[in-house]
Amino acid sequence: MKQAKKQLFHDFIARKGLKSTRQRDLILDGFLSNDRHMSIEELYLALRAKHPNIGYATVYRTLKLFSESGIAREIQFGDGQTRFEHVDEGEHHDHLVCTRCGAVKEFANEAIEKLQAAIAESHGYLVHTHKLELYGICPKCRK
Amino acid sequence: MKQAKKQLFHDFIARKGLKSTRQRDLILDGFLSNDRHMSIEELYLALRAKHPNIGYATVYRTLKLFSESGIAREIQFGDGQTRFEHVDEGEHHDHLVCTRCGAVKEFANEAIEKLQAAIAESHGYLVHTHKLELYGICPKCRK
DNA sequence: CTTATCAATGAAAGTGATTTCCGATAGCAA
DNA sequence: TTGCTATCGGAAATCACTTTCATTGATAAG
Repeated sequence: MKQAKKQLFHDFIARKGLKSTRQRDLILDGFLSNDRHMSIEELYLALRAKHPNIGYATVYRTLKLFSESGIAREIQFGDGQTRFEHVDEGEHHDHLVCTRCGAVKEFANEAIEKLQAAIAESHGYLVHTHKLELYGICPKCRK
Repeated sequence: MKQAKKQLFHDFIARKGLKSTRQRDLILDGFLSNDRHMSIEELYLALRAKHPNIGYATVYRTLKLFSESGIAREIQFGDGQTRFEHVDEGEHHDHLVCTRCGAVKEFANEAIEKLQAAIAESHGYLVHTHKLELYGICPKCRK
Protein backbone atom coordinates (compact mmCIF):
# COMPACT_ATOMS: atom_id res chain seq x y z
CA MET A 1 0.00 0.00 0.00
CA LYS A 2 2.82 2.41 0.77
CA GLN A 3 4.62 0.98 -2.23
CA ALA A 4 1.55 1.50 -4.35
CA LYS A 5 1.43 5.16 -3.39
CA LYS A 6 5.11 5.64 -4.03
CA GLN A 7 4.58 4.11 -7.41
CA LEU A 8 1.59 6.33 -8.11
CA PHE A 9 3.58 9.41 -7.19
CA HIS A 10 6.59 8.41 -9.27
CA ASP A 11 4.33 7.75 -12.23
CA PHE A 12 2.79 11.17 -11.74
CA ILE A 13 6.23 12.80 -11.60
CA ALA A 14 7.28 11.03 -14.78
CA ARG A 15 4.03 11.77 -16.60
CA LYS A 16 4.38 15.47 -15.82
CA GLY A 17 8.02 15.59 -16.82
CA LEU A 18 9.02 16.60 -13.30
CA LYS A 19 12.17 15.52 -11.59
CA SER A 20 12.64 12.84 -8.99
CA THR A 21 14.58 14.41 -6.15
CA ARG A 22 15.92 13.36 -2.80
CA GLN A 23 13.68 15.85 -1.02
CA ARG A 24 10.53 14.57 -2.67
CA ASP A 25 11.35 11.02 -1.67
CA LEU A 26 12.13 12.14 1.85
CA ILE A 27 8.86 14.01 2.20
CA LEU A 28 6.94 11.14 0.65
CA ASP A 29 8.43 8.70 3.15
CA GLY A 30 7.67 11.08 5.99
CA PHE A 31 4.10 11.50 4.85
CA LEU A 32 3.46 7.80 4.30
CA SER A 33 5.07 6.62 7.51
CA ASN A 34 3.05 8.88 9.74
CA ASP A 35 -0.39 9.30 11.13
CA ARG A 36 -3.19 9.82 8.66
CA HIS A 37 -4.00 13.45 9.49
CA MET A 38 -0.85 15.49 9.74
CA SER A 39 -0.45 19.19 9.62
CA ILE A 40 2.26 20.63 7.42
CA GLU A 41 3.97 21.94 10.53
CA GLU A 42 4.10 18.47 12.08
CA LEU A 43 5.50 16.88 8.97
CA TYR A 44 7.98 19.69 8.52
CA LEU A 45 9.30 19.39 12.07
CA ALA A 46 9.54 15.61 11.85
CA LEU A 47 11.53 15.86 8.64
CA ARG A 48 13.61 18.71 9.94
CA ALA A 49 14.72 16.57 12.87
CA LYS A 50 16.47 14.18 10.50
CA HIS A 51 17.37 16.57 7.73
CA PRO A 52 18.05 19.99 9.21
CA ASN A 53 18.20 21.97 6.03
CA ILE A 54 15.05 20.97 4.27
CA GLY A 55 12.99 24.04 3.48
CA TYR A 56 9.50 24.89 4.64
CA ALA A 57 8.61 25.91 1.12
CA THR A 58 9.68 22.55 -0.27
CA VAL A 59 7.36 20.73 2.12
CA TYR A 60 4.45 22.93 1.06
CA ARG A 61 5.25 22.54 -2.60
CA THR A 62 5.63 18.80 -2.33
CA LEU A 63 2.44 18.25 -0.38
CA LYS A 64 0.60 20.15 -3.07
CA LEU A 65 2.11 17.76 -5.59
CA PHE A 66 0.87 14.83 -3.51
CA SER A 67 -2.64 16.27 -3.76
CA GLU A 68 -2.35 16.70 -7.49
CA SER A 69 -1.06 13.18 -7.91
CA GLY A 70 -4.03 11.84 -5.99
CA ILE A 71 -2.19 10.21 -3.10
CA ALA A 72 -3.11 12.91 -0.58
CA ARG A 73 -6.02 15.21 0.16
CA GLU A 74 -6.06 18.55 1.91
CA ILE A 75 -8.41 18.86 4.88
CA GLN A 76 -9.22 21.62 7.31
CA PHE A 77 -10.74 21.22 10.72
CA GLY A 78 -11.15 24.90 11.40
CA ASP A 79 -8.14 25.34 13.65
CA GLY A 80 -6.26 27.35 11.04
CA GLN A 81 -3.91 24.49 10.19
CA THR A 82 -4.13 22.71 6.89
CA ARG A 83 -3.75 18.96 7.20
CA PHE A 84 -3.18 16.27 4.64
CA GLU A 85 -4.60 12.80 4.73
CA HIS A 86 -3.87 9.69 2.73
CA VAL A 87 -6.21 8.92 -0.14
CA ASP A 88 -7.14 5.29 -0.66
CA GLU A 89 -8.72 4.54 -3.95
CA GLY A 90 -12.46 4.10 -3.98
CA GLU A 91 -12.73 4.91 -0.33
CA HIS A 92 -14.56 7.86 1.12
CA HIS A 93 -14.93 8.79 4.75
CA ASP A 94 -15.85 11.65 7.05
CA HIS A 95 -14.38 12.74 10.36
CA LEU A 96 -15.08 12.80 14.05
CA VAL A 97 -12.79 15.41 15.59
CA CYS A 98 -12.04 15.69 19.29
CA THR A 99 -11.99 19.37 20.20
CA ARG A 100 -9.99 18.74 23.33
CA CYS A 101 -7.07 16.57 22.21
CA GLY A 102 -7.36 16.87 18.43
CA ALA A 103 -7.78 13.15 17.83
CA VAL A 104 -9.45 12.35 14.53
CA LYS A 105 -11.53 9.26 13.86
CA GLU A 106 -12.70 8.39 10.41
CA PHE A 107 -16.05 6.92 9.62
CA ALA A 108 -18.09 6.08 6.57
CA ASN A 109 -21.83 5.89 6.31
CA GLU A 110 -23.60 4.87 3.19
CA ALA A 111 -27.00 6.14 4.31
CA ILE A 112 -25.73 9.66 4.91
CA GLU A 113 -24.04 9.75 1.51
CA LYS A 114 -27.30 8.76 -0.15
CA LEU A 115 -29.26 11.41 1.73
CA GLN A 116 -26.72 14.05 0.74
CA ALA A 117 -27.04 13.13 -2.90
CA ALA A 118 -30.81 13.32 -2.68
CA ILE A 119 -30.72 16.73 -1.02
CA ALA A 120 -28.30 18.14 -3.58
CA GLU A 121 -30.45 16.87 -6.39
CA SER A 122 -33.62 18.29 -4.95
CA HIS A 123 -31.98 21.73 -4.95
CA GLY A 124 -30.67 21.33 -8.47
CA TYR A 125 -27.02 21.34 -7.43
CA LEU A 126 -24.42 19.19 -9.12
CA VAL A 127 -22.25 18.21 -6.16
CA HIS A 128 -18.60 17.31 -6.62
CA THR A 129 -17.38 17.18 -3.04
CA HIS A 130 -18.71 17.39 0.43
CA LYS A 131 -17.45 17.72 3.90
CA LEU A 132 -18.95 16.27 7.04
CA GLU A 133 -17.28 16.72 10.36
CA LEU A 134 -18.60 15.99 13.82
CA TYR A 135 -16.86 17.94 16.57
CA GLY A 136 -16.98 16.72 20.11
CA ILE A 137 -15.13 15.08 22.95
CA CYS A 138 -13.59 11.68 22.37
CA PRO A 139 -14.05 8.75 24.75
CA LYS A 140 -10.59 9.22 26.30
CA CYS A 141 -11.12 12.91 27.04
CA ARG A 142 -14.56 12.30 28.51
CA LYS A 143 -13.05 10.68 31.56
CA MET B 1 -36.57 38.92 15.18
CA LYS B 2 -33.98 41.61 14.66
CA GLN B 3 -35.21 43.21 17.84
CA ALA B 4 -34.88 39.90 19.63
CA LYS B 5 -31.24 39.61 18.59
CA LYS B 6 -30.50 43.17 19.59
CA GLN B 7 -32.03 42.40 22.93
CA LEU B 8 -30.01 39.22 23.29
CA PHE B 9 -26.82 41.06 22.52
CA HIS B 10 -27.56 43.89 24.90
CA ASP B 11 -28.35 41.40 27.62
CA PHE B 12 -25.05 39.68 26.92
CA ILE B 13 -23.19 42.98 27.10
CA ALA B 14 -24.85 43.81 30.40
CA ARG B 15 -24.31 40.34 31.86
CA LYS B 16 -20.62 40.51 31.07
CA GLY B 17 -20.21 44.00 32.41
CA LEU B 18 -19.17 45.29 28.99
CA LYS B 19 -20.04 48.67 27.62
CA SER B 20 -22.70 49.59 25.14
CA THR B 21 -21.02 51.70 22.48
CA ARG B 22 -22.03 53.44 19.29
CA GLN B 23 -19.73 51.21 17.23
CA ARG B 24 -21.20 48.00 18.60
CA ASP B 25 -24.68 49.20 17.75
CA LEU B 26 -23.56 50.23 14.29
CA ILE B 27 -21.95 46.90 13.59
CA LEU B 28 -24.92 45.02 15.01
CA ASP B 29 -27.28 46.94 12.72
CA GLY B 30 -25.02 46.29 9.76
CA PHE B 31 -24.84 42.62 10.54
CA LEU B 32 -28.57 42.20 11.10
CA SER B 33 -29.67 44.18 8.07
CA ASN B 34 -27.60 42.22 5.61
CA ASP B 35 -27.47 38.90 3.89
CA ARG B 36 -27.14 35.82 6.05
CA HIS B 37 -23.59 34.82 5.09
CA MET B 38 -21.32 37.83 5.09
CA SER B 39 -17.61 37.97 5.17
CA ILE B 40 -15.93 40.34 7.58
CA GLU B 41 -14.57 42.27 4.63
CA GLU B 42 -18.05 42.79 3.18
CA LEU B 43 -19.46 43.99 6.47
CA TYR B 44 -16.47 46.22 7.08
CA LEU B 45 -16.75 47.88 3.68
CA ALA B 46 -20.50 48.37 4.01
CA LEU B 47 -20.05 50.01 7.41
CA ARG B 48 -17.10 52.01 6.25
CA ALA B 49 -19.19 53.54 3.48
CA LYS B 50 -21.42 55.22 6.06
CA HIS B 51 -18.93 55.69 8.84
CA PRO B 52 -15.49 56.26 7.36
CA ASN B 53 -13.44 55.96 10.46
CA ILE B 54 -14.62 52.72 11.94
CA GLY B 55 -11.69 50.37 12.49
CA TYR B 56 -11.12 46.98 10.97
CA ALA B 57 -10.08 45.69 14.37
CA THR B 58 -13.33 46.86 15.92
CA VAL B 59 -15.36 44.90 13.38
CA TYR B 60 -13.36 41.76 14.09
CA ARG B 61 -13.64 42.24 17.83
CA THR B 62 -17.34 42.90 17.69
CA LEU B 63 -18.16 39.94 15.45
CA LYS B 64 -16.37 37.74 17.92
CA LEU B 65 -18.60 39.15 20.61
CA PHE B 66 -21.65 38.34 18.49
CA SER B 67 -20.48 34.74 18.36
CA GLU B 68 -19.98 34.61 22.09
CA SER B 69 -23.38 36.11 22.69
CA GLY B 70 -24.96 33.46 20.51
CA ILE B 71 -26.50 35.70 17.87
CA ALA B 72 -23.91 34.82 15.21
CA ARG B 73 -21.86 31.84 14.16
CA GLU B 74 -18.54 31.72 12.36
CA ILE B 75 -18.46 29.64 9.20
CA GLN B 76 -15.77 28.84 6.68
CA PHE B 77 -16.34 27.59 3.18
CA GLY B 78 -12.71 27.02 2.42
CA ASP B 79 -12.13 30.16 0.37
CA GLY B 80 -9.96 31.73 3.04
CA GLN B 81 -12.64 34.18 4.14
CA THR B 82 -14.34 33.81 7.47
CA ARG B 83 -18.04 34.47 7.29
CA PHE B 84 -20.66 35.01 9.95
CA GLU B 85 -24.23 33.86 9.78
CA HIS B 86 -27.23 34.65 11.91
CA VAL B 87 -28.18 32.12 14.55
CA ASP B 88 -31.85 31.50 15.04
CA GLU B 89 -32.72 29.72 18.20
CA GLY B 90 -33.58 26.08 17.90
CA GLU B 91 -32.81 26.06 14.23
CA HIS B 92 -29.99 24.15 12.65
CA HIS B 93 -29.08 23.92 9.02
CA ASP B 94 -26.28 22.89 6.72
CA HIS B 95 -25.01 24.41 3.48
CA LEU B 96 -24.94 23.82 -0.23
CA VAL B 97 -22.15 25.96 -1.63
CA CYS B 98 -21.75 26.81 -5.30
CA THR B 99 -18.07 26.62 -6.14
CA ARG B 100 -18.51 28.78 -9.22
CA CYS B 101 -20.49 31.80 -8.02
CA GLY B 102 -20.25 31.38 -4.26
CA ALA B 103 -24.01 31.22 -3.70
CA VAL B 104 -24.97 29.51 -0.48
CA LYS B 105 -28.20 27.63 0.07
CA GLU B 106 -29.23 26.42 3.46
CA PHE B 107 -30.97 23.15 4.09
CA ALA B 108 -32.01 21.07 7.04
CA ASN B 109 -32.50 17.35 7.16
CA GLU B 110 -33.73 15.56 10.18
CA ALA B 111 -32.69 12.11 9.00
CA ILE B 112 -29.07 13.14 8.52
CA GLU B 113 -28.95 14.72 11.96
CA LYS B 114 -30.21 11.50 13.51
CA LEU B 115 -27.66 9.41 11.66
CA GLN B 116 -24.89 11.72 12.78
CA ALA B 117 -25.94 11.42 16.39
CA ALA B 118 -26.02 7.64 16.08
CA ILE B 119 -22.54 7.54 14.53
CA ALA B 120 -21.05 9.78 17.18
CA GLU B 121 -22.56 7.69 19.91
CA SER B 122 -21.32 4.45 18.44
CA HIS B 123 -17.78 5.86 18.58
CA GLY B 124 -18.19 7.13 22.12
CA TYR B 125 -17.92 10.78 21.15
CA LEU B 126 -19.92 13.51 22.84
CA VAL B 127 -20.65 15.79 19.89
CA HIS B 128 -21.32 19.48 20.38
CA THR B 129 -21.26 20.75 16.82
CA HIS B 130 -21.01 19.47 13.34
CA LYS B 131 -20.47 20.79 9.92
CA LEU B 132 -21.93 19.47 6.71
CA GLU B 133 -21.25 21.22 3.46
CA LEU B 134 -22.01 20.07 -0.04
CA TYR B 135 -19.89 21.75 -2.69
CA GLY B 136 -21.06 21.82 -6.27
CA ILE B 137 -22.52 23.88 -9.07
CA CYS B 138 -25.81 25.64 -8.49
CA PRO B 139 -28.72 25.46 -10.95
CA LYS B 140 -27.96 28.93 -12.36
CA CYS B 141 -24.33 28.16 -13.06
CA ARG B 142 -25.13 24.82 -14.64
CA LYS B 143 -26.58 26.53 -17.67
C1' DC C 1 31.87 10.92 -18.93
C1' DT C 2 31.24 15.78 -19.80
C1' DT C 3 28.38 19.49 -20.30
C1' DA C 4 24.29 22.31 -20.99
C1' DT C 5 19.69 23.06 -19.57
C1' DC C 6 16.23 24.18 -16.75
C1' DA C 7 13.39 22.27 -12.83
C1' DA C 8 13.87 22.20 -7.86
C1' DT C 9 15.65 23.89 -3.63
C1' DG C 10 16.37 26.87 0.70
C1' DA C 11 16.34 31.28 2.68
C1' DA C 12 14.23 35.27 2.79
C1' DA C 13 10.87 38.51 1.43
C1' DG C 14 6.00 39.04 0.40
C1' DT C 15 0.79 38.17 1.15
C1' DG C 16 -3.62 38.36 3.03
C1' DA C 17 -6.40 37.51 6.89
C1' DT C 18 -6.63 38.32 11.50
C1' DT C 19 -4.76 39.95 16.08
C1' DT C 20 -2.33 42.75 19.18
C1' DC C 21 -0.43 47.05 20.83
C1' DC C 22 -0.92 51.59 22.37
C1' DG C 23 -2.17 56.34 23.09
C1' DA C 24 -6.52 58.72 22.81
C1' DT C 25 -11.50 58.60 23.71
C1' DA C 26 -15.78 57.75 25.76
C1' DG C 27 -19.20 54.86 28.69
C1' DC C 28 -20.77 54.71 33.16
C1' DA C 29 -20.70 54.54 38.31
C1' DA C 30 -19.90 57.43 42.17
C1' DT D 1 -18.40 66.51 37.05
C1' DT D 2 -14.91 63.32 37.85
C1' DG D 3 -12.28 59.19 37.68
C1' DC D 4 -11.74 54.61 36.25
C1' DT D 5 -11.08 51.62 32.70
C1' DA D 6 -13.21 49.42 28.65
C1' DT D 7 -13.14 50.45 23.93
C1' DC D 8 -11.58 52.64 19.85
C1' DG D 9 -8.80 53.44 15.52
C1' DG D 10 -4.58 53.00 13.25
C1' DA D 11 -0.42 50.94 12.91
C1' DA D 12 2.49 47.27 13.73
C1' DA D 13 2.72 42.40 14.59
C1' DT D 14 1.54 37.62 13.77
C1' DC D 15 0.28 33.46 11.48
C1' DA D 16 -0.04 30.36 7.83
C1' DC D 17 1.16 30.15 3.75
C1' DT D 18 3.31 31.65 -1.17
C1' DT D 19 6.52 33.71 -4.12
C1' DT D 20 11.06 35.27 -5.44
C1' DC D 21 15.63 34.53 -6.62
C1' DA D 22 20.25 32.96 -6.76
C1' DT D 23 22.18 28.48 -6.39
C1' DT D 24 22.07 23.48 -6.85
C1' DG D 25 21.31 19.22 -9.00
C1' DA D 26 18.68 15.84 -12.09
C1' DT D 27 18.54 14.56 -16.72
C1' DA D 28 19.41 14.31 -21.42
C1' DA D 29 22.36 15.33 -25.34
C1' DG D 30 26.82 15.07 -27.13
